[in-house]
Order: sequence, then C-alpha cells, then structure tokens
Amino acid sequence: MRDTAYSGLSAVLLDWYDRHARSLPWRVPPGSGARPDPYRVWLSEVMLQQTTVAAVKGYYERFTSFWPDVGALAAAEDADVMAAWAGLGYYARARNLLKCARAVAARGAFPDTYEGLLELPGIGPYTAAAIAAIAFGRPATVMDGNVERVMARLHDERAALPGVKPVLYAHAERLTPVERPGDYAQAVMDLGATICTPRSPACGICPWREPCAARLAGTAAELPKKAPKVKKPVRTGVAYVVRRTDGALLLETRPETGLLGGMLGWPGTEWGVDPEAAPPVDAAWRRLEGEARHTFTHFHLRLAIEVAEVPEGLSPDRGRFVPAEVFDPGALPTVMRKVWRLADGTLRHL
DNA sequence: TAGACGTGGTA
DNA sequence: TTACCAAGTCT
Repeated sequence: MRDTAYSGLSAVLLDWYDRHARSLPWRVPPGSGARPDPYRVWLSEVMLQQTTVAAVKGYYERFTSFWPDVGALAAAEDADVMAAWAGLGYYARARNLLKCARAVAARGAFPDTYEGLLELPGIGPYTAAAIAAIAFGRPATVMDGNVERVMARLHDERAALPGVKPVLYAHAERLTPVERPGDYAQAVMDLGATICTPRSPACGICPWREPCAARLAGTAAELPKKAPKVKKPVRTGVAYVVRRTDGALLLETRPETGLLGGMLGWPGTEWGVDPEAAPPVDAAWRRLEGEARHTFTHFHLRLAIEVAEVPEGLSPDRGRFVPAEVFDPGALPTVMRKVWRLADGTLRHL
C-alpha cells in the first residue's frame, strides 16, 4: 500500500529530477516518455556495479561503438571482450556479460520483467530492478548503495548495515511510484550521488530536506552505520617478464575463475605469504629494484619483478609468446600494466 | 552467509 | 601513506 505522504515524497523527488537530472550517455532525458534501449541500460548498469560514472563513461562508449546491439556482443570473441573490459575491474562481470548477451540473443530479446531479468548471468536484485524500471517502466524497487544511504537518512535508521537492509528496503518499496518508476529510480541514485553523499551531504539544497529525519536529528553525515572493516593483509609474489630476441613477450591467460579470471597476465608465482619461485623458462633472470604495488578488495599485493631475454625457438612451461606488434598493455588488468611499466623501462636498456 | 572479487578518486 | 568509498553478484 502506498499512502499519500509517500506518494508526495516521490513526486517531490521527480520534480527535482526533472530540473536537475545529469546528462549521461546511457540516459534518456526525464519526462520525454521515450524508453531507452534495454541493451544500453543493461550494459551501463553492469558497468556501474561498484564503479563510478567517471570510470564507466569511456568503456561504455567503446563497447557501444564496437558492439552496438546485443547480437553483436553475443557474436564477439571472448578475448576481445575481456581486452575491452581490461582496467575496469571485477572481471566476472565481463565473463557474465558475454554469457548474458548470448542467452538474450538466443531467446531473441531481454526479458521485460524483474523475475525474468533476475534469471540472467550477472544480473542480481539491483540490476534486475534497475532494468525493469528504466527500460520497461515497471515499478520495481531499486536498492543500491545510494538508496540505502538515502533511506537510512530519510528515516534516521541508526542500526548498522547489512542487518538494517530489510528495513531500508521496506522504506524504498513504499516510496517506489507506479508512475515513472524509471525516472524515480534514477532520481534517487542521482540524489545519493550528488547531494546525499557519503561525506558532507548537501542537506541545504536537498529536495527532501524537510521530511528528512536524520537532518532534523543531526545524524545525516554519520548514516548509514556500517560494521567496521577488517585490515587488509599483505601478500607478495613474483611476476616474470620474458622477452624473446624478436621482441615477443610471454603472456598467459589466467584461469576462468578466481582473481583476474580470464584476463591476460604475466606468468608468476602464487600470491601469498611466502610463495615458491616459479620461473616459466630457464633463463638468466634479473630482479628489478622496484616492485609493483597494488591493492585488491581484500589484500595488498607487493609484486617483485624478474625479467629475462631468451632466444627464439624456446618452448615455455606455460603461457604463449605474443608478437611485439600485437602486444597491447591496454588489454591487461591494472596490476599487470603496473608490472609492464616497470619491466619495460629495464628491457629497453638490455 | 560471509568472503571473494578491481580500480581510481578523495580526504 | 592509508583508509574509505562507488549504480553488486556469486558462491
């Protein structure tokens, strides 16, 4: 049931959105009545999972340029898609993106319901609701980090995440309007991204400043409460950069699952407390002075780098030689680019 | 269900 | 430098 107070709140936010909506490449201007292309909504929503708008823009433009519709993406080579995703992170998204594109191409079109969308790989509760609302006009309740924060503040919910999440969802569900649910979903997320920000929220210009319980209580900036984070451990490893005399470089495609799954990288040791050496070829290895430092979601990595030059005709234990003219550092995940940046400087002087 | 899973920007 | 944070999903 939606009572009139909640309907009024949604209307206030939609009115604000009509005047302040950000212009984004995947977005249709508010109130135009036009429905955006489900393919583009899906692609942008997957890219935006745990990822900032600024980071996504360039990737979105390249993907839609290379693969303008879901059929084109479904027909793409896996390696091309992984290379195009390189640097954006959370690479399971790219693997699932391809699975999803192929499933959609096989069935002819995207499902137009929350339940149908939820069945697809890489589409969870948030993304299913976002596509259902934005692309298909369904009154699905969208709950992401922005909505959690806005709901926690609007209702001054002081219990910590993730425990309080069902309460926040109930608030969000009551606010979801039947009219313009897609614009409303984007409006709450814009509010969270531009005004109701994690630190120093701009309560003075917020369209919901009057009904906001946290603003009244003075608790807005400290909500939502979260469980304390655990300190990240440090892991170490060695990356081996092999250059053949003809300039080819030894690279390997990582296993499909796990960290950087399916991505191209330098052969190396395990990443752990004290990993065992694992050079991919017999060679005169030179250890570089510097190390590549990189922080993943759950650990810090310090990667020592060893380089070697080897003659042609050698067959490595693992990986394959990529010709110099084909090698593209842009196809590597960021940590592997960092290794290359350091190794390249040394190899030039070898 | 809690942990795995990237990266770049900001304070 | 360190820690936190951003339009989550999968197992």
